[in-house]
Amino acid sequence: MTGPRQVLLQRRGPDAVVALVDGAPEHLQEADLSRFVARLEAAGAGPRWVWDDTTRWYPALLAAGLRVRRCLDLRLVHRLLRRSPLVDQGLLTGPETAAWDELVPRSATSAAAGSAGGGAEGLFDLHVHVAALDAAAEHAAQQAALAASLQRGRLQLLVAAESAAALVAAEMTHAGLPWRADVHEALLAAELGPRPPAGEPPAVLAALLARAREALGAPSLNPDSPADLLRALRRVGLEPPDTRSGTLSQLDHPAVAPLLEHRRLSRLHAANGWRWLREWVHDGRYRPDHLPGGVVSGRWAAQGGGALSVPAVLRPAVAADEGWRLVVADVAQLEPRVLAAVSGDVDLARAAAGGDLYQGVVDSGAVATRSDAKLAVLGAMYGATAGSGGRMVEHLARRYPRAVEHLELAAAAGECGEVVSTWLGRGSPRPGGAWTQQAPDVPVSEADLRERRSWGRFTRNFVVQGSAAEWAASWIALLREELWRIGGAGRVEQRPHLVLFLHDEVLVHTPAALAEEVADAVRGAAERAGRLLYGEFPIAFPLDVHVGSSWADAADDADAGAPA
DNA sequence: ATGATCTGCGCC
DNA sequence: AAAGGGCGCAGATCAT
Repeated sequence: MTGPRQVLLQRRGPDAVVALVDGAPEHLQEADLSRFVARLEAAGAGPRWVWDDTTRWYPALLAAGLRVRRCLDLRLVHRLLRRSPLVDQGLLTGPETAAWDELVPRSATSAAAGSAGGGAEGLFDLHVHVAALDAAAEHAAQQAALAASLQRGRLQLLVAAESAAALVAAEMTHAGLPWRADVHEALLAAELGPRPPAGEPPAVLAALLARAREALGAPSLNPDSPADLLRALRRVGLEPPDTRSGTLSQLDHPAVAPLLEHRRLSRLHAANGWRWLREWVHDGRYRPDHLPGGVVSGRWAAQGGGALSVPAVLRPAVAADEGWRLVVADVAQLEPRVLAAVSGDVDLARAAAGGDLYQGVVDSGAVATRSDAKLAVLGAMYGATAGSGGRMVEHLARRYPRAVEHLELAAAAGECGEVVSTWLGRGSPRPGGAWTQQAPDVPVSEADLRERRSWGRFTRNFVVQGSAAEWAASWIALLREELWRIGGAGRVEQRPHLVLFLHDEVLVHTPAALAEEVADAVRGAAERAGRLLYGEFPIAFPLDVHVGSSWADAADDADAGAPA
């Protein structure tokens, strides 16, 4: 019993939907949509749902208890293809191209946090606008552009991974990240003292501020104002170039300690304090918007409460439900491994084979210590040119010429204003600076030269960061399939499901009995992702996998910060 | 008042 | 002696 292979959904006004079922139109009411989707999803492998934008279709289906197996997200694919150097842009452009360029995802959080009565976003939302976009025509143009590409295999992988990522993102917002408000409050109390009355600073902050003011003889000092703080420091004979923590910590003065502690705790209070908890955590879940492809490199972005920078000190509050576990997995040294693969550097791949790439670089004789290896590899990927990082890069280049040359070429292309591409064909944006317009014989100003170099560092990093992002997207796409297979029955949130994705790390919330199976699935998906993208190239993606009750149980600072 | 930009810092 | 890539967010400051 097999169903249709592909169903394209198109809105036609406020309540009407047209479904092209393998090309044959069926007319539906919006209210009948979930039944329609459920019926076709149950037939065989389920169709590929083709729609303008996952954020405009999938949340309602999830709310109705459904889950779809695969989709094609025309908005995300449009953005990919529009920028890819592997695509003939002429095949892609049409009368609605600009409208597709401007289509933005629908936000769950800004709608929810908006004013009473639905908020401006709801009224402003472009149902009309989106209904006017011709999804079938866009789909046809995209398929034609893909078919004509000399690298269509890679682009099709990228399109599939990006669309699957859109499903994962919607499911993560739907299920929410499990968050224990009581644990969070206890952590806040331990750091900041009891919750202060509204509008007042926590007692610990007030005391630290008083100590800093006293030590500087500046009774009205506002430590949040860099200018004010610099003035106060100058009055006691200190001349730091800026007021960053690292700079202040070099100073020898009794005000420094309370200032730094105040800075750390006031940030915790402002970014993730009681107000954050009240705004973002409801019924034990934190539900930010996840935005696949939200960063030009293809990394995800997130909106609402700073989901991608949950401070380490609060991670104990991210805790599994009773009878459930969190499976936390991160890839060891993802970006240098991806660099080895995309540059075809078998020596760097060999250095990675032992599990610790940095140690492998040391064992190859390129550098003396693990921390030198880290400096060298990160320096090469970020574009360090001077100091210890730059010197280490020279050592790296002698031992791993292919990997380093790959980066140098990306940087050189960027400095010339050219587009670079990830492994699967995501293109970098074009630079906008004045330097791109200059005739070759015009002398280059110092400022323009700095800008060129800066753009070169961006394109250098783009090929690694972006290729790593598409590996990671493939990883979670494959993992999503595995988790569904493991789960047995029930809705997405009743089975093992992804709750957070952080560039090279995933959190899966799972019934305790399935946790070990989930851990295996996470490893298996990483292995399959490596083969899917890099074939037989001998690079592995080893994971640190922890099963625990909270995110903090997985804490592993083996690689945190610069080793001494 | 409102919005853009800067500084600083959390995360990768 | 550090330095370098990507984000989001808060608060201060500047511009309108």
